[in-house]
Amino acid sequence: MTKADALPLSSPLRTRLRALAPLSGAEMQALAAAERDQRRWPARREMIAEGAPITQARAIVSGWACRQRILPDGRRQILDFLLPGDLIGVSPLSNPLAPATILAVTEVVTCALPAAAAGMPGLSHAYTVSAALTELYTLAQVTRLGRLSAQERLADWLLETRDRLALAGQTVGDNLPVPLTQELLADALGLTSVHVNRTLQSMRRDGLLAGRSGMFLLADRQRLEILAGYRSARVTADTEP
Amino acid sequence: MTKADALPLSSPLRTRLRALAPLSGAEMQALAAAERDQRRWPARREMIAEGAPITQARAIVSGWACRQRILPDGRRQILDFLLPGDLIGVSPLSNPLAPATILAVTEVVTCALPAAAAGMPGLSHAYTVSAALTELYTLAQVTRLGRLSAQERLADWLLETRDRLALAGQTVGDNLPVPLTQELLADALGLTSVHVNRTLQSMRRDGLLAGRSGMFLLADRQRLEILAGYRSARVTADTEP
DNA sequence: CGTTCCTTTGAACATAGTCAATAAACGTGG
DNA sequence: CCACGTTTATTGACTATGTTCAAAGGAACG
Repeated sequence: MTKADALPLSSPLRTRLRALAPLSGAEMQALAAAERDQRRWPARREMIAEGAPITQARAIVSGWACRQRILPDGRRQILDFLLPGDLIGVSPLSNPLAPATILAVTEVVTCALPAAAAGMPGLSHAYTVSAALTELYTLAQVTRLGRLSAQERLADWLLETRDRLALAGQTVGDNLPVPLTQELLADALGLTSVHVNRTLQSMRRDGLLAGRSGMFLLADRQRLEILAGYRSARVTADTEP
Repeated sequence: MTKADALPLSSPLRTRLRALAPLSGAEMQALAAAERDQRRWPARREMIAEGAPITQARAIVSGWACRQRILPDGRRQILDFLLPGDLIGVSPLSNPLAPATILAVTEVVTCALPAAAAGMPGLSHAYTVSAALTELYTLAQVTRLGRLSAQERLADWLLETRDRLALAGQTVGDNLPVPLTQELLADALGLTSVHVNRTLQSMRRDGLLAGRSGMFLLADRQRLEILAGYRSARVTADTEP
């Protein structure tokens, strides 16, 4: 054990940003320092309201959140999930408004994000790559909802989520922690919770996956990839993902 | 009539960008000059391939294009349409890759886009606002596909498209030019062309809209807005849209 | 332990898809 | 301007995927 208040040597945020762009020692230091400025959100708490001004850029240290929209009659669409290491509220606009509500799914800890200052080109690049990845994931979500069957949606989402968790060092092999209820999964995939339940069962029967909400195991990743037509995200022609 | 090669006093591109951010005379001049650098694409021509490097930023002068993804088995999802005045290939990344194929729907004319240089803060701001709007439209597309019925999807899409066309001065009242086949509409809305056909018919019967592909008339915009739960996009807390 | 939330199951139903055929519109060359 | 070929729109009958409603088990938690 090191000192009581020492930061761990790595964190999802630093692991992820280092995977998106090469970071200098000073940049890693700045991140580690910013991570000390934490804020806790209980599960189910609204972190940002749709349409509200975005005041500061932060990152997820631990826990899952989601971006969602509620229709006038109460239907909900979850746009995407925010995982450890993901960024929140990074915008090039001067007075940006939140395009969607952000809701803590589990207990969430966020931290401050160092400003992409002049001396830190790596950080700035990492933020840009992160935003571009988010856009890719959103486009994948459009395709998922528009053209995939329930089984394909689940396969595709699990594969994408595995990749995203892996970027932040949150996976062990093909095991992924997924702290979601079937209802949350349903609202993200444009289905009902009843149908998610039945679809998961049939996928387990088919040997495609094992485990349940909480912790999934992609038992046959290759078959899942073929089923969903999955390809992992690539944002730039540089060497990084 | 003015000189044969004189540019028209306004254009969809300049109308739209001026609506997104205040532009100086010099900026309007730069736009008008760039618009002379045109390129024509016949209908159905692939303008950019998914995954290909993006080489230059351009804008749509006239015609409609779409961004689409094709699944391994041939299914297609249209992510969004690119309308006159929309920007293409604007990215903060150094070596960006196209996240989707861009296909000319009708004959399309594009033009060069002035670099957002130091002396042109308005242009740079307009590009940023444009990108933020695109993100909003993509999130709206997710909600549309995930949680709306066929009729709601059509209503919502028509209202959004009306707003977008109006930004570029392409509407006359609630009439909007829509040069799409029902199959294209279906691939954008996650439906089949047969179902789009039947849904349009029922909406005409209900007095919600009139006209057909080519030119639609939103006969009862208020009822359409209630039906779809529609709200127009707002990106910043500043006065602009 | 009791309450609450979550998962699971069944039966009936609805929305949208599939397949196939016809009609209408459009573009082209003569 | 008209005939022809092609694309697009329309229609019908049937099917399938996913939804709704309701209820019963389980698991988690104070």
